[in-house]
Amino acid sequence: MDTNTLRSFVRAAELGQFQHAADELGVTQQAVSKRIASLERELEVRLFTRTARGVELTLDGQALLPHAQSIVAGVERAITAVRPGSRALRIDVLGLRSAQAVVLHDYWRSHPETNLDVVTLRVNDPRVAVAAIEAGDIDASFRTVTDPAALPPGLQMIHAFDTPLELLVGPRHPLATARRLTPPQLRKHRIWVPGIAPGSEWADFYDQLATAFDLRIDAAGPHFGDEVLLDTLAESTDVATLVGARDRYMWPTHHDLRRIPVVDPILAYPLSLILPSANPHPELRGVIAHLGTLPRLPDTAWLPSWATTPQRGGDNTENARGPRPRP
Amino acid sequence: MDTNTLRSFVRAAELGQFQHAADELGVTQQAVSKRIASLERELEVRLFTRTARGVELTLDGQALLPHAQSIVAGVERAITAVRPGSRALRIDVLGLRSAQAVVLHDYWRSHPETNLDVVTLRVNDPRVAVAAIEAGDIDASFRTVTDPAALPPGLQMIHAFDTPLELLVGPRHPLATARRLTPPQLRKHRIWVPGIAPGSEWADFYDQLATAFDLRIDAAGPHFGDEVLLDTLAESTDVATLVGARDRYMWPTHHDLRRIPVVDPILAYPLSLILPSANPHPELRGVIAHLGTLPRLPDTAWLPSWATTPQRGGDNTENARGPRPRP
DNA sequence: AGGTGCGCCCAACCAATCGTTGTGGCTCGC
DNA sequence: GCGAGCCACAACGATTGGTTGGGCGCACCT
Repeated sequence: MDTNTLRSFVRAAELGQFQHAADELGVTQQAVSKRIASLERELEVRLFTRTARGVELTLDGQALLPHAQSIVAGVERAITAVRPGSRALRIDVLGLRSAQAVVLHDYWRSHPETNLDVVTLRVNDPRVAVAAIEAGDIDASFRTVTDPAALPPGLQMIHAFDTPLELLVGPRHPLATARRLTPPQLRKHRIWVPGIAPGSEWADFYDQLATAFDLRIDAAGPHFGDEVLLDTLAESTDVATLVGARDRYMWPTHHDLRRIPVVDPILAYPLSLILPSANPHPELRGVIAHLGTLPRLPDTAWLPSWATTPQRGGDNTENARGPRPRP
Repeated sequence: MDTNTLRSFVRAAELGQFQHAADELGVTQQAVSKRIASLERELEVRLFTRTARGVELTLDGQALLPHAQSIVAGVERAITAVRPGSRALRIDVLGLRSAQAVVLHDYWRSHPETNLDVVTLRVNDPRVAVAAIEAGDIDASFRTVTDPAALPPGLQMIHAFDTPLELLVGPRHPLATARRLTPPQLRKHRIWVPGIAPGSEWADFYDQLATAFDLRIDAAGPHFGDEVLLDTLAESTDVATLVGARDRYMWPTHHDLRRIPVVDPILAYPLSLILPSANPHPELRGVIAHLGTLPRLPDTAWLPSWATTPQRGGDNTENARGPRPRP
């Protein structure tokens, strides 16, 4: 089944004539006729009743039309998603279940007309993300370079939002029944955060956190996937992990895991967005505006040293204005 | 762009190897390689990075994957929508904006896994619908045969739900500011209901309604489409029409039309569902159950003589049970 | 009633595409 | 260093998809 065939079907159905559809598609009427005939052969149903004035959909054709329309529209979106020069907004996130992805999903749901693609770089290194933005492969990235001087000219990093951390524990963990926890209560408990690349901003964050509150955070070791992590937590009586409040870690009624907010102070990870200083993707502006609407944390929240708390996005979004010549 | 090509792309991306995708699709590895190459040529981007172990998605490939998956899934749905023998549930409604379609849409939204197709017979005649059900072209129809004896053996008609009528008027109509109206208040005002086929159940309904409350209902004349009707109403100082409370007649902030409920008594049109007595489509059962959850009207509501108010679906749905051998 | 226009289908031909087999290059692991 | 595994390229045959040309049926018009 060819998408051009489906397009022909859609236009023929909408216009009521093979001839007009053919004119519009730049082929002969016979070509459209053959396409429809092959479609009818493949589906083993008659899609049109042929009349003297043109064609009319059969019931089967009527049933097929919305599906075909949606497929054709999907093909259009697919093409604009990747065609160089005018492709859709493409943002790099740490993972599809991360708070960043959740926030982007929220944005997309309230702006469904946005052509937004969410990708994840295979290499978990902000420098790769920076290079990808410079190369134009992605339009922005929710990564953080802890040293602002390391940001190459032409790129900027703005504050996105802060995610409060929650403790994720299995039902047999001693803290499992707590409604809330304070950082001192976490002391002595083993906190396992696998998949953190040494030297990364996350490693730095957990380092600072462990030092500040004297916690036992084990951020080393390989990561075998969330499945393994969740399975381990569900079984364990002494291992817990930290997740962002917006992270979509839980499967529906999967393991009997509990998320327990940490307060007094709230522990938060500051998320940033890296994007080109000049001519960012035009649709980025809406995303940045959406970030500004997210609830902000109280000033008592704990943040790592490199968190640029004073400037909270607002002013920086000015740079995202203006038209953007597409290459 | 061929859907088999997209399917190859999806499977190759998910499996990480052209070879496996090829095995699964029943073609050679070279064929998959050529398909991907042609896709890359068409989109002018590289979709995979080739490694010694297989392939890995590029950023462009990552962006394309969800689109391709959705297209492939759409193709699957499209095929099951029409393939004879195992096609999706197909229900005939009077129009896509009608209360029937709205109710079906509600049902589908709460049961998105249902493969439901909504079609509209070109010929507005219950006998055609009956013939289409007997022929297996559709699985059920929201039409009414006023004489139950006219229903051929093998088919049954059950009560679906009742739609209260509302008056639809333009801003310059004398009744435009009313919050509610009673039938006597409608007397002397011209009510235009175009597109009613003479002899149809709707004609009978409006006949009975006009007689019962001494109304001026003009159900004759051709129907040039809702656009014309709405335009006429918006301009007119003396023409109104009747619409069902659930009908989706209004465009968002289109004309400045007002819907005014009619009460004391409520005027309701009883909608029925015609379906085969034996072996109806298995998915119909959920739809019928959904109909039973709709709010019922007070007993004071006015209904036409042929309304079978006493039996409200409940018992009749028993017949919808049991497995259904698909031809 | 017969003519005419319009739109679709069928047939024949040609070009392009698709899939196969065979082969070569590359990387990884032993 | 060598084999195993995987992808790309080349050549060939089969199939598909497009075009042109001709014919049929229906509606409308004179």
